[in-house]
Amino acid sequence: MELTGRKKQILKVVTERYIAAAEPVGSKFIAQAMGGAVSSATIRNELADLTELGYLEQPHTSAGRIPSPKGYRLYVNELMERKAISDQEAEEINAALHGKMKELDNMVAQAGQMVSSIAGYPAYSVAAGKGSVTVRRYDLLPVDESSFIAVVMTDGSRVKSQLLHSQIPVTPEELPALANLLNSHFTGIGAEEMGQKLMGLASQLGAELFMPLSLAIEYASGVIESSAQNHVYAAGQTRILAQPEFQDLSKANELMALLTDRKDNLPVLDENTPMQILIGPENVNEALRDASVVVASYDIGDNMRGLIGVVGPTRMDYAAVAARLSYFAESLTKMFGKNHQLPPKEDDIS
Amino acid sequence: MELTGRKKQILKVVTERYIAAAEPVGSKFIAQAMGGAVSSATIRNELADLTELGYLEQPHTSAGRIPSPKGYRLYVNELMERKAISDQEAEEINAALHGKMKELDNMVAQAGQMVSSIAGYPAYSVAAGKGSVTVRRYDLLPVDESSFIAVVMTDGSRVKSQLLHSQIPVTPEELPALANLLNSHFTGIGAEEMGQKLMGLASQLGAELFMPLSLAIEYASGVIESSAQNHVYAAGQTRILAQPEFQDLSKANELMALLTDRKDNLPVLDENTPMQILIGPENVNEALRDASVVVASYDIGDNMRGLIGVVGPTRMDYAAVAARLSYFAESLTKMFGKNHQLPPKEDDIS
DNA sequence: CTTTAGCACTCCTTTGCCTCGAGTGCTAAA
DNA sequence: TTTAGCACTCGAGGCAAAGGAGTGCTAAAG
Repeated sequence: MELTGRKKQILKVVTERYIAAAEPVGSKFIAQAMGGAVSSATIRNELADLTELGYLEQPHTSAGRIPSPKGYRLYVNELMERKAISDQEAEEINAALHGKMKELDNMVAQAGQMVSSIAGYPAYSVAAGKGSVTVRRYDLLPVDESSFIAVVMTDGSRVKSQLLHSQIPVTPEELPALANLLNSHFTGIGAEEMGQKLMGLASQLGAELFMPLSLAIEYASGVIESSAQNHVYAAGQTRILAQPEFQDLSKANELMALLTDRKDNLPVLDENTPMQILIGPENVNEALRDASVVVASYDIGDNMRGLIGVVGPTRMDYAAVAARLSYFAESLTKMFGKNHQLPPKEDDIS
Repeated sequence: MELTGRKKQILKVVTERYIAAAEPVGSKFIAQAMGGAVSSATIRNELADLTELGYLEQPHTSAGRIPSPKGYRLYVNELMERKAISDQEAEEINAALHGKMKELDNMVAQAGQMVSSIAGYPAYSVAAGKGSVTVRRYDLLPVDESSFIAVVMTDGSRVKSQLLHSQIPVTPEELPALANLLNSHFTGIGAEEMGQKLMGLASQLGAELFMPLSLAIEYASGVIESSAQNHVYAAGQTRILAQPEFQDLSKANELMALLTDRKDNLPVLDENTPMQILIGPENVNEALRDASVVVASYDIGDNMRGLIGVVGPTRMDYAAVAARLSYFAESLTKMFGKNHQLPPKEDDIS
């Protein structure tokens, strides 16, 4: 059953007022906010309907109304004005983005920090590979008779390297052969398969080759495993403590724990969805039942995408957060589209 | 003026009781805890003295006593029993340490997490170079006509690498020459000096060499700068919320902010000091005035040292935390002493 | 000189009670 | 369908009383 226009308008007023003031909204205020066209008594009738329909809630009998999750959902879907951000805000975001960003990990972490400060709520940030990661290329560089550097390039052109120490000496002459072996047999496959192939080679190779080979493969497995498990960065966690709904320590505690110790449980976004808003109980995670999350994705290129989420009370300013977050995500996509690793120095992100 | 033995004993009882129960300690309890040898009235006289001397405080007239920072200090310096940790605890710590640890950054972060769970308080962890970091060696690996991989090894045998894209094509033949140039002129120096030398070469080199060279140097500068700024990892921040002294949101907020957003301000340790305890106002940092920090260092080798700190209320269990933390730090030092990058698989850490 | 029993006193905490006010829901009339 | 009117509900805040833990002081005992 579709709500009447007036009911929707009332719901909108209630929601926006409650978002702004964090206090239950009474009929008198609503009547006034709607221009005094109808009396507060009329509003009360409408409020009773809206409450019965589940869009509003009453903290107690003699209090005003606050939106229920269902009410917020309707607000977000239909009532909220998808306001574009102001020029000034855009300017701020651009300025922040033009600050130097270095490695990918670093950028992802920094993006989270920026969003947190832009949105005024805690934020989290992940870079996720769209598929599984494999090694595309190996290089081995001689260091001394027992050490060499392994350089591993994975899908997405990310390069990792480490100094490895072999118990058995490795001559610089052997390294190219080893690298060949690695490049011909150990590219494009997963970590387990690597282990199996390595086992298969154990009998065919002498220890003086097998030892450094297994070191390199152990390292490579570690690299692809650690890039498979997406590191989640969180920032601005303490901002929730400023929200009146989290003055209650136990609630704040749960959320803080999620945002610091159990970051992996933060909601992710279906692929191909640019942005999603999860309101209160729509969240699967227990700790988020009294909170809302706005999460957006951006393209990093190289088959990777980034995810940025904002966590706040259900009474979050959805319109503002959604506008800023989506602008930010779009800016990031543009930035990565232009050049792979470095931010543009010019001013023409728009 | 040196305290009498009995006064010290009383201070010890008060401190330990307060640490355990988080409630002011009364004269009756103390008399009982001391075996009933003296009456509570006698204790009251002693308490009045200790209060006047500044070792104890009274939240209000009719409450028991709690230790002042000065009292804690005396307790930590003289009264606390430096108990060795139990075999079971040692076992737990060893078990945790034998879990797989991968890269250095990762290890440092993990160490912080372990300590937090061992101590039951938030913890932080840093790896600090003892001097400034410089590049020791460069390698350049061809990828395609406009891209190559730069591999940079710094003091401490840490290896970093990244794919670089040059606007101007670079032929694979040019790379060894470039690498030579880098290795002969751009090792062992700081980032600013690199910049200057690069400027000096600008006129002597053609653009087809200068372009990739400057890319590599920009990257190298970034590497040494980012290893100079020590990344601080924090874990278990939410544990402070369980402490009764931080039920007050505003205090908790300050500390949380320090432990999440301003981690760089956490106290560090003078070189050559194995462990330090900072009690309440002994902390320079405002946010730590009502908290205490126990911080210990360990040797990573390669001219690096690690730092691990535990943050808790002034009413922290100093004896337990200090014992566990120092055992942990010593274990780490031993672990790194044995082999540079990987934890021992054997069981003979002891 | 030190220790101790006794006791008045202080001050926090809890509890109950009261009032106040915001806001509702219902009724009856417009 | 809207509105004025009104009784009613319920939380917030203030206040006083009761309860209790613990002190500080005094005077006597060791």
